[in-house]
Amino acid sequence: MVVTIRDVARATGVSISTVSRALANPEQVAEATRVHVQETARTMGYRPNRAARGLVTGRTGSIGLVVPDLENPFFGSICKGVQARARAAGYAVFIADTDEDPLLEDEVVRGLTKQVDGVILCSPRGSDEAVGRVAEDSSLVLVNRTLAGVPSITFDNGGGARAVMRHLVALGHRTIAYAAGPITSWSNRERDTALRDFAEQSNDVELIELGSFPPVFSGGTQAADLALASGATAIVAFNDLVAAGLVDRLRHRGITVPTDISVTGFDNVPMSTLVWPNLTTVDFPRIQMGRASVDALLDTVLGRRKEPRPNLEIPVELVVRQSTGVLPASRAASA
Amino acid sequence: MVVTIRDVARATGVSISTVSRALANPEQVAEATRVHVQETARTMGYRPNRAARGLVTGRTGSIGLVVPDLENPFFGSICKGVQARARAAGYAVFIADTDEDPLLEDEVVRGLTKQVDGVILCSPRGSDEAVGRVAEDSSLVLVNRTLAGVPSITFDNGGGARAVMRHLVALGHRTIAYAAGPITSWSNRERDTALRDFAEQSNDVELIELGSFPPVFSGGTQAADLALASGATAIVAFNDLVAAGLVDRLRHRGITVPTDISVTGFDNVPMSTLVWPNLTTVDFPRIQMGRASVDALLDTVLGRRKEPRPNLEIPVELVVRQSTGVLPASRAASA
DNA sequence: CGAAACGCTGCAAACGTTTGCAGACTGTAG
DNA sequence: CTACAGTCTGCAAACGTTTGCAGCGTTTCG
Repeated sequence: MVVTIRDVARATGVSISTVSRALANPEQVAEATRVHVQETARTMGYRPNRAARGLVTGRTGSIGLVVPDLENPFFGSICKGVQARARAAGYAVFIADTDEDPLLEDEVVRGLTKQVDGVILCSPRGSDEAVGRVAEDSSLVLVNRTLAGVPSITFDNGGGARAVMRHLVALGHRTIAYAAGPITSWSNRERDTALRDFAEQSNDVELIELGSFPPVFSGGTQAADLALASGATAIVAFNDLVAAGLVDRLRHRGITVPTDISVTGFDNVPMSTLVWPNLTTVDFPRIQMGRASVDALLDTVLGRRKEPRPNLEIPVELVVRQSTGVLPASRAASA
Repeated sequence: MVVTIRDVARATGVSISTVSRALANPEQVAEATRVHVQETARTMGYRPNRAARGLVTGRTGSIGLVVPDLENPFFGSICKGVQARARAAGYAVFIADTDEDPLLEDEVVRGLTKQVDGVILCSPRGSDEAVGRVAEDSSLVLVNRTLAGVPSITFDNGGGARAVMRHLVALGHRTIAYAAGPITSWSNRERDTALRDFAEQSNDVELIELGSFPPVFSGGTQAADLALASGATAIVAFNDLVAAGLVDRLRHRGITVPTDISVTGFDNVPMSTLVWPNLTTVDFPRIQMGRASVDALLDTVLGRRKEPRPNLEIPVELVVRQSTGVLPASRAASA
């Protein structure tokens, strides 16, 4: 019922070796045989058994993708990019969701490594040691995180943070609060550092760091009151969800964005144009990152690249919308 | 470097058959041997080669999941549920994104069937014929769609639509518009039919059907003006994204939701609590659906169920938030 | 005490494919 | 006509695992 290479061989009257070659290495068989075999294979509906092929070649023809939370559209986009590029290269994609759990992550990755040619590990929550150990015995590409000796792809968080600061300063803001994300988040550290450095270097800008909030809507709700009390005229949120929470809470407090206070996010998730006012944010080209990570993985898997490939940083872009505005004269005076 | 069953056999001093059995069918080997083998295998870091196993058993230990758009959080949630349940059952998940393209869908599914034990086809865009052909020669479970003879899981769209109508009618609304989704969408047809039936059966309610809009934010923008012109006092949107677009456009036109007009969505995607006012919508338990679809697939794959399993309908729940309100007295009079 | 039954283990075949090697054939040159 | 190169094809081994079958030792029962 399921057609194997033998059936094709019998139907065409050649050996299975010839069939195999006609399909996988067409240039090794004579023109006539080749077309005959290919034709027959097609009409018979032959599909090579990947398990059998994998057994002898040692390649599985698939890659693994590990993300912390599939429900988060940020990772959904990356998946989309990965999936598209992988298919174009003839690879299938195994997916795994770690539920933001470092232990589960480790287990999942180890289970996956044996059945794939390489793994893309996205925003890993595990320790450097754990990630490093995995990298030792499997092809690994890190996304949204760096680790010495392991190829990785990151967004230019620092550049994004600086662009936000430049934008706010240009609008007249001098007292700016940062509603930070999880301290375990590599992205948060990158952004935080860049913001602080920027403030230090331009000596009339004050950055108020507001501690750490969960990177979700309610995190913004929490941060809003603190931000308000701090006297800042602009709030940089760790991401768009926090920014949305901020805006919502501020509205309840009777504060209007951007008239009274400006708010920015990070990521440019689709919802950032749904909240009112539409969020000024930093766009992270996530699909592109997904594609790039597959390319990087294939580089190492296929040995296309000799020298160890360090980190690739993907540029990001400030998207100015309605949640940021010029500093009201009254506040400027009082500052 | 990679440890095989042979290495474990040599290390423990038993044959490979015994190792295989000790790990896969523990009850077939003696207690002492079993613990010895299991212990050694663990310390050596042995992981069975799935390709080899698959070759002899005919099972791959993985399932395929095909969705129209990974970026859409609706499908992201389903993926999450599928992935979690599949892992719990010892299966890995191949994922494929069809970009909403029926042709790509067909190709992708066919390519997948050979390397998995079964496929979960989510919101398929292909024709009944195309889907039916695939179902013939592979284990298939349909999600969000029914097809004679193929096991499927759907949400109770009709029940959700009726709940929305009851809610609006209770608030005093008698002229209700439906901003329909894509005509190719099975869910849209289900909702539309239920809404229409409901209106017909309660003879003082008028349903105005507003044609078809893309199921995204801008679809709502388009629908808003038509809805306004129709004189409806409440608008049922095909989904939350359309509802969000509606609310946004209405605000620009100076109409307040829900004071002047009520709006509802479907799906209860995470953003529905981000837009202001928070959307009244119908919650679809997507993670649960993901899990249920794996169960259904495993039923057929493992032959756990004899009689053909028809459709399983998952109940949904109306979530009342701030986008619906009582019909203003002025409008009631004018109606 | 002998035979049967049982529990445990090992042998070896099989799964479907790729690939190194060698053989068969054709054509060309000496 | 022989030798040789070159092109194409087939043979057979190998990949790592599962599993039917048989063998072995021990126990149980008559």
